[in-house]
Amino acid sequence: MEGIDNINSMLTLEEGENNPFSSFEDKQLMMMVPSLMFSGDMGTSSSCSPASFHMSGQPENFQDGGGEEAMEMGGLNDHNNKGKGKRSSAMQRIAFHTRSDDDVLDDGYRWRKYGQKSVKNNAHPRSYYRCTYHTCNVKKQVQRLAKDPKVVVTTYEGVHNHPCEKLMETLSPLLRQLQFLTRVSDL
DNA sequence: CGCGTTTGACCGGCGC
DNA sequence: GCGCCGGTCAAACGCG
Repeated sequence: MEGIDNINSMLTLEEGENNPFSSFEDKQLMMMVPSLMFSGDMGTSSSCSPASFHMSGQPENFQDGGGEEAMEMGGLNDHNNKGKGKRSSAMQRIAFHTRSDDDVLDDGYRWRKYGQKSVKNNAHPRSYYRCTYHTCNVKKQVQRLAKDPKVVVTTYEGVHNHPCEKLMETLSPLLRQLQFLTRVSDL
């Protein structure tokens, strides 16, 4: 198995009419998505769940770079967990594409790089990062697609157990607007 | 000096 | 058993 396996969710963030985030900058996107994985006050509410995003496709599409938009909401596949056997079934993994010249985008959290490996069939290396917060063992991998080096694939593994001030600053006005729009649409 | 990055070594799983 | 591969470790290094 090569590439990124055992993905619970796959988000593709591209410009385009179907992308609800198309009006945001990459950096805003990168700060929004991890927030959905935060297990604190907001991360587990249904209105903020990744499932609420409109996406489609299959995870295989992004492994070879063939698919431009893909997302899987298949939940946790234990039998598909053949990687190292160390991966807990409760481990949430979310991968998504962004188009950017920067390998590492600012997602609001502090990360420490702990490894970099060259990937088979890919000229670009894969980087491994860990959240620097003491009790938080969230990891992420960053790599570029072999077929489209403009596309950065970021895979988050685990759930942050702490808030991020920088993130909240950016998110709060957006959340307020979301809540307002939700109320309006309910009327 | 503290913190983050770099990079080669190491380890475990898997296929042959 | 052996080699490949992905993931992690940790010492050395760089930078503010």
